[in-house]
Amino acid sequence: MLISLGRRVVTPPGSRQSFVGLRPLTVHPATTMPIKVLNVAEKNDAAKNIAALISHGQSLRREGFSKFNKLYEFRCQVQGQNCDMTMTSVSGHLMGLDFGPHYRKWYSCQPSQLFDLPVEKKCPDNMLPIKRTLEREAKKAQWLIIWTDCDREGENIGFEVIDVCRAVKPSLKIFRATFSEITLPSVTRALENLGQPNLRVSQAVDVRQELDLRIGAAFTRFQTMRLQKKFPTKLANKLLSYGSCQFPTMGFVVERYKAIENFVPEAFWKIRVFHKIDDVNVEFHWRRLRLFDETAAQSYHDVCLENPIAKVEDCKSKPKSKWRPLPMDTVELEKLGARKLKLSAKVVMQAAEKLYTQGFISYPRTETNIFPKELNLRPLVEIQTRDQRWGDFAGGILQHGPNPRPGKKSDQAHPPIHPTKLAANLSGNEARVYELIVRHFLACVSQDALGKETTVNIDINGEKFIAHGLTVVQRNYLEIYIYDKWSDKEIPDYVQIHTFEPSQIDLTPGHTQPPNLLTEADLISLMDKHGIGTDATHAEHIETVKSRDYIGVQDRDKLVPGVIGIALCDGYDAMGFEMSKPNLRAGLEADLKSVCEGGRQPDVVLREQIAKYKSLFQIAAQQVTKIDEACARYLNEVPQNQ
DNA sequence: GCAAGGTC
Repeated sequence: MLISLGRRVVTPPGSRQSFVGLRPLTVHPATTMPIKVLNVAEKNDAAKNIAALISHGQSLRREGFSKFNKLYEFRCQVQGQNCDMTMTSVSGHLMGLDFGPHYRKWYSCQPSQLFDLPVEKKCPDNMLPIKRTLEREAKKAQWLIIWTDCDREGENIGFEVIDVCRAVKPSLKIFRATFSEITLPSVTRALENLGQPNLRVSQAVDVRQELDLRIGAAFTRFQTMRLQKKFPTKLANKLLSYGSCQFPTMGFVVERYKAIENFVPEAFWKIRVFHKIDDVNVEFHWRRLRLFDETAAQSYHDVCLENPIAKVEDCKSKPKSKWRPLPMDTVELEKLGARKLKLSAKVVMQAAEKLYTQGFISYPRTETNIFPKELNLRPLVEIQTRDQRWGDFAGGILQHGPNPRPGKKSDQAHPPIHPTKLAANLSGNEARVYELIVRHFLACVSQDALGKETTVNIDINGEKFIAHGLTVVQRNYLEIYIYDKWSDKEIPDYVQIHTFEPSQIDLTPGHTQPPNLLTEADLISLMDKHGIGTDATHAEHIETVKSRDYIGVQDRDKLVPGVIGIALCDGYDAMGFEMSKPNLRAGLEADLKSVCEGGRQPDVVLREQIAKYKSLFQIAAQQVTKIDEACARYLNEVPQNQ
């Protein structure tokens, strides 16, 4: 019974202490049969790199049933035990959720039944080869270590793997590796501190999946079938989907568009004073800023012109700093990518994912913008001293020590995004995103830029005006952070000037401006603020609403609603529901968080949410003519009677 | 022909 001897050495599932406590009592590891361990990561790249790190490049590659998911074999010690390790992977979720085959047909049932009909979790055909590999390997294994990403979905994927493996090998001992970057220290630490997978976190994902499916399918079929029938010339072949993320995404664009349409400009007047001195034209701003009463503004202007001599009241200089950026989280990466690299959020995240799996950067999906105390930043900066582009700058940082500003957000899982390895052979978008991440990292651990701001206050016959100048003294982080601009604004020295005659005193009319149309970066900020989608999906939801013609792009990067998008928003608004507002999704998100933390029971949350949407659905079905009417208005077409 | 979330 060699196997059982080996097993006796193995501790029961669970605590770290048990390993420490039992180890001295066991047989010497060298005399023990190696334990067979199956390790499963979330994707092939991760499996390959984790295996390479643990085995110090000595792993052997084998084929599995899936040609994309290889097996990597090596021997190593885990908790003082000799282990024969097999490392393989899934490709994201192994299972999909759907209604039974009969109800997948659109006309098979009333859409309202989709709130109650049974759903099933099934391995889709394209994932079957991966499942077969797992089953074959699990039969041979004694331990299963889950190496999926350490986030909510990763925990759920972990349980999909566990369920498949346990079904063929009930005696498997299960462990969870916790890590947030694929580097030797991080992976080694994970192996030395194996824990248990978190069932609650996984259950929260099950709740989300089921709700998204039921609600999405019910409303999508309902509104698509209704409107195709009512507007056959314009919508006959249109898919009019509803989703808990896509609708609010569209809603933000509609809301901004309407705010602009309904904007009523207001006229104002302001006095501007110019002083031309030594080729510099200094503009002084009115301390009253602007007045909405023309007569009043006119009379102040007259007062100035009565005695148009400016008395310099003071000319003061004080230090001014421009703050270095905060440590980078995912949303910041997406926004910087859109604004500074002109890449869509989708492209930025694809590149970042690739950089992560190759070990160049830490996990790119993080909500944390404060570096944890345990993370030693010095070696990370040292690595970058070898790069031609910013090596000297990195060297400079080491002299006064890395010095990040603390942000305010932490997901307690992953540190801010930072480089972990020197760039090598990168090209295209990966190279550009890597550069952005390194420059941002070095900037955020360096020093604020320092300048000197000069303010000059003047008085013209009782009216006060002010002008500002700026001299940049030390560029500091700006040396490396080419994405921020801060430039000198010249202003002459007014200390010696007591009075002067302005070259111009204008009364300038103006009017208040509407807000701007949203850009993709603005939209991502709003989605993030309201908890719509995840870091990984913001970009995809934007793509979806574009492809449904719910929104479109104008002037290269301005988002505007399409007629059908605005009509759907208006239709549901007329019923008094906030389908296109973020509140519904935000409520669910709060419940899911509570499930993860153990506050609420997953089945209770699921029942409540289904009931809530079912009653909304019933009202929508009763008042569906309100949607017809809104569509008729925007499509300029009379709804058909049958 | 539906969702959102993984990943390719």
